[in-house]
Amino acid sequence: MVMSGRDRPTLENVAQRAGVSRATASRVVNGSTSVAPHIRDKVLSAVDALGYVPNQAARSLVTQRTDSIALVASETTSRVFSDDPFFAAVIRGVSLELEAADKQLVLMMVGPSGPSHDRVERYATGGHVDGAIIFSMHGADPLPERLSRAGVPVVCNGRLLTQSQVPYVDVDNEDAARTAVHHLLDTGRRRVATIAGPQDMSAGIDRLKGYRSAMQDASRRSIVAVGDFTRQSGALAMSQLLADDPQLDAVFAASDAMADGALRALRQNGRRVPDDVAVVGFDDMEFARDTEPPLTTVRQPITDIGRTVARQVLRMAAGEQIEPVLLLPTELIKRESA
Amino acid sequence: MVMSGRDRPTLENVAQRAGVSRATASRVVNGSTSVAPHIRDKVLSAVDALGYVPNQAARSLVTQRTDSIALVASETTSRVFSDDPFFAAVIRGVSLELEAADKQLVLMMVGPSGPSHDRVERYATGGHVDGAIIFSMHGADPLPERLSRAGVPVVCNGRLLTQSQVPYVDVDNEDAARTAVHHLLDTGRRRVATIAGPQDMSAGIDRLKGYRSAMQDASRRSIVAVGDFTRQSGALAMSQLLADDPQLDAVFAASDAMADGALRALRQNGRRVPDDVAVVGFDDMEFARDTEPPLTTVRQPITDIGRTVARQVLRMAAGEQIEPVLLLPTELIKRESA
DNA sequence: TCGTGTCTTGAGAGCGCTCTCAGGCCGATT
DNA sequence: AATCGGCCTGAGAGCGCTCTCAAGACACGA
Repeated sequence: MVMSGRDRPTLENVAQRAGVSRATASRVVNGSTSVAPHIRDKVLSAVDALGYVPNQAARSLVTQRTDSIALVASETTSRVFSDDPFFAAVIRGVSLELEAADKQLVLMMVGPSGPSHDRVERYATGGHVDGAIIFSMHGADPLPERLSRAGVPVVCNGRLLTQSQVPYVDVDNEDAARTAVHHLLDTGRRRVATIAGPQDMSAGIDRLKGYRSAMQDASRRSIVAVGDFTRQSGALAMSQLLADDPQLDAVFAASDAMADGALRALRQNGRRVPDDVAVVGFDDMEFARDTEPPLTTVRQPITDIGRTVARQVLRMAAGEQIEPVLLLPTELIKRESA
Repeated sequence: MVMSGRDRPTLENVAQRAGVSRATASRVVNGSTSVAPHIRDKVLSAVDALGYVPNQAARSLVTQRTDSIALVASETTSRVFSDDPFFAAVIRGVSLELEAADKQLVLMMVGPSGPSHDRVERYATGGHVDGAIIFSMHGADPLPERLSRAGVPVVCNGRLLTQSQVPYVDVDNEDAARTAVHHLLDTGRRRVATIAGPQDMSAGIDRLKGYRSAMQDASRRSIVAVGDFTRQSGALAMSQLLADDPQLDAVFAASDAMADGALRALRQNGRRVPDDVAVVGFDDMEFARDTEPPLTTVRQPITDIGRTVARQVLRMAAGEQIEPVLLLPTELIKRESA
């Protein structure tokens, strides 16, 4: 029972009170130039007096814009709904940027391709939003491409696994992983294992690729276990690795959460970090400073990624041409674990 | 740039193609009864053929509904943007429930009362949403009351600190805390400390109250340190407590994240858990199973809280009378830390 | 003095939809 | 046979806004 519904002042009321036409009132409200100052003031004080707020629906109807952007996230993604605060950090960045542009953020979760998938597609292609940000895609998700084809400005976080022209923002995962592994190698580690991320996500794939390439450069054998970015999977993967190769002296985990899990598994297996085994993570989450020992990790600017992806989609919605790929810098943060 | 904008089929097109009037097409689309079956089918196939999606703006304009609900979260809250996945779990619940009702979720972050505060207020009272969910409020935030007064259906997560009639959904924090402390007392602990949550949030306040009351019942002295729900603050608080009372043999932390921090601090101070010091947390986050040792904690159904709060606001928006207070059950999960 | 150009303002169409209202049809009742 | 009531359908108004277009006001140069 929104009582404000019926008796909310309209532009007409404002115009009347200010003694001008609706058109002029509209000009003032929308900050158009070419309105005489004294008229402008009259309108503004009428707006103030009545507490006028433009009706977005009416405005959208004529402008064909909605001033809102959809943020689509895969509900099944462990980075979204687990103990990995990745999601929150991205949202924050997106939110900051949209707020600055006075756009709304419409959050849509999608399950594994099913009804909710269609729902998102219908909603977005139905012109309910000016653009869409898609992140945490699994496998060859057709959604970005479909929306894009339908004319909806789309920007992704993370490279698409499909052949696709949809622009994205990310870090150079492969290179960052290579840097991490090189650090391990450079500090004298010999048997370097990795706990890879999910192999149906670009971040997981590319970081593993980076690891492999660094190992190859050093003519070393790869030792791989795969996790899903969660702590638990990290611990499990670490145990496996230890069983596979009890001699390993370093591990690169594709996320801090997995690294934390690995730390626990190492401890439980009586290994000292970094004395026996060095550990490097990925993300530089807040908790990475407080693990035991503090985690050496690859910092990626998560909130910045959110901001950037939002900025790109806004530009795209404004009709600008945007860079198809934007890679943000990473940095190896050396702490005590490696 | 949204090319779908201009050439999207309208209800008029559908009607034409089906050879009926716009009114009838509208009836079919909105699932109204009293349309002859064969006409219904004709309209539906026209909808299908054209890929018609109703224009939400036009619909809102006349119905005065927007089919979207705002989720307002305080950006400064550590539970929202830290290593505490509380936020994600709540969102998930809200999202699930709104999706089922085919409503959109508009996410709004607010900073400490400032421009963004006004923005949210303007937006919500401006009739852009059918209702608002507010959570993680700090101190005596006037927002819920203001929106409510303006006629916007509002439901909060957590008791309001102001005198206010705004309905809320929560767990019985005080009682849950009491149960946790009683468990410690019952298992023979004598000097039970607490790491309280922020004292400008009802969850923080009420859990501390529960602790105090349990201690009083047992004629024991309270030993209190205050954190902000984060791991780091938990570790810090634990160190303080240890300095204050080296003899303490148990601690109740108002969140799992703080409990985890406390675990670390205890380890670093050479205390064994649970042998020397027993630890109980609050939340039962996923990681609580994987701490060392696994954490005994008070489970609260976070996702359910999200669902419930969403359900309530939907009911309210539909004009129903709703319960002013809804408390969901908690459960003490006994693991190894206490 | 008049015409021309510039700037500000108002009139009005129309965005796509819902919903009221009245009209048409048909079977049932008197 | 005439009337009534119920059901389905279409016509059309209007939600609140933006934006085009033209008219009015004014200054300027010819």
